[in-house]
Amino acid sequence: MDDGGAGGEPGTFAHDVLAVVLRITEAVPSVLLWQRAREPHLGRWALPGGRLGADEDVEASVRRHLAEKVDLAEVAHVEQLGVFSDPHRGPPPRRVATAFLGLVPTDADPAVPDDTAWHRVDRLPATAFDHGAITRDGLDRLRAKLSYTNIGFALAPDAFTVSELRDLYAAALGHRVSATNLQRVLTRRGVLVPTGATAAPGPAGGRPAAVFRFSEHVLRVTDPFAALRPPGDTG
Amino acid sequence: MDDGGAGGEPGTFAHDVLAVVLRITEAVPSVLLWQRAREPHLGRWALPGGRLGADEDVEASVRRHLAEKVDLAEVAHVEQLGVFSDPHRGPPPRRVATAFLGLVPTDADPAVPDDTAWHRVDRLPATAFDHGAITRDGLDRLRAKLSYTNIGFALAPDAFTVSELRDLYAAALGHRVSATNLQRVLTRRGVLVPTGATAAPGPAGGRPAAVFRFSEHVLRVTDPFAALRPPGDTG
DNA sequence: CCACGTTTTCGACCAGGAGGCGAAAACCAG
DNA sequence: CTGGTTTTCGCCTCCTGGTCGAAAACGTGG
Repeated sequence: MDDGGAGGEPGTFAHDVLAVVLRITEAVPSVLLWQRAREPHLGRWALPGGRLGADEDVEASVRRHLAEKVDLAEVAHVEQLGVFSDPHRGPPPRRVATAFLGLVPTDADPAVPDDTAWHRVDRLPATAFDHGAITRDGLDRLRAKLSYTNIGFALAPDAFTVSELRDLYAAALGHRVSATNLQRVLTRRGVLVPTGATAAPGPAGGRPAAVFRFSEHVLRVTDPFAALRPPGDTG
Repeated sequence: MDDGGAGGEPGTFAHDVLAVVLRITEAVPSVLLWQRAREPHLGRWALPGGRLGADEDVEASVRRHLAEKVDLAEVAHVEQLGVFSDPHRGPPPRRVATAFLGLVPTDADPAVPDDTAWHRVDRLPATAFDHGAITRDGLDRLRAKLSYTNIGFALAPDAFTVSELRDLYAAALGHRVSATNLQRVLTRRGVLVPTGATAAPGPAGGRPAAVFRFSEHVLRVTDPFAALRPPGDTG
């Protein structure tokens, strides 16, 4: 079996880390992209990332590279998506990439370099390599986790009303969400707690909304999944 | 930042693929391990795998390496677990590994090389590198997916009774499972279908059990997860 | 200051999913 | 035919989540 490949010893490959950084803007998810200034794929938009360093694991590496594009303090959550290793996912030399999902709250608007911008996921520009597909993977992961974890904390401000949170969830999921149900589900799971404060009504009046916050700001799988629990464990 | 590292160009690393191959034996999960005959970690037990090749993606690679240890036709399911990249996960030179989960049905008993054997996960021998932790990750993944996917097809024989399937699930999950509930849940989801046949009673007599099979032999997430469905989608 | 529109909140209702239990069914052995 | 054994099935209950509508709590305009 040919182990050669351009540049490098047999069985070794350039390893990149990439981040799908998502944020809800204008009632729709957006992803952080930067425009390539060199070949290959000059002018196309790519995910933030870079080479894995010698003394870091992939998560440390993606945080280091991300810090060059945004203030890391604004990124509320990071998790691994998976490995993308198709030999033809880009022009030679071959590259293997570990992709991550990153989330930024709506109230944060981190400064970004000139070559970098947020792009609505429903109107992606021409993307480099397989970064379009990786972005879709990241969005799918976010949508799945919204319903069985407390991952909303990474999209929402510290304090918010139920209506605001509903709009956030609706934007991320891509369909309408009932405020009644959202509040009940999240409260019953203990991920949503009232602060006691109330928000001022809008210009048209209306009852003042209660202000909530997430009880935890680290990811927690609230549902030990549905079926086949141990006996005596009544949900 | 030092990009050197032993042997290799800056930013390139040896990339391995590894497989946590699980199979239910004697009412407990076992993992396929082989005993290292060379340093480092001579004599310790390691997961099957090897170097990523130049013309294959990681999944093709893990299947190729796995074929050296077991008949691939016996492996009913393969999926990616994630990347393990701690710089100190093993002695230098540094290696990055993509781990997979593989499942073998109980009725298959593939021939394995002399250096290879099944080991109960509750009595693991001294493992090489971080392979013990990776094995635990694989088992966790299996347990989670048993409750919200049809992944049982990869552990069970083609045909089986509900009692046999209950024992299989109980072994994999590590706790008792109700046959009544198991049959109801899986049937309602449409993953379990009766063949019409019945199995002969055991030596002590008893009502003959109906024989079932899985309706599909590819992974399917049966539960579009619990909460926050689109309106009108009544579960 | 009172009627009206607006927004939020809360309770009630309903369906579906899942765990628990016991009776009935279907077999074997003596 | 009686007793032991195993499987199967129906019934009950709890919990979760979707839906709806009434009530609460505001502004505004007459």
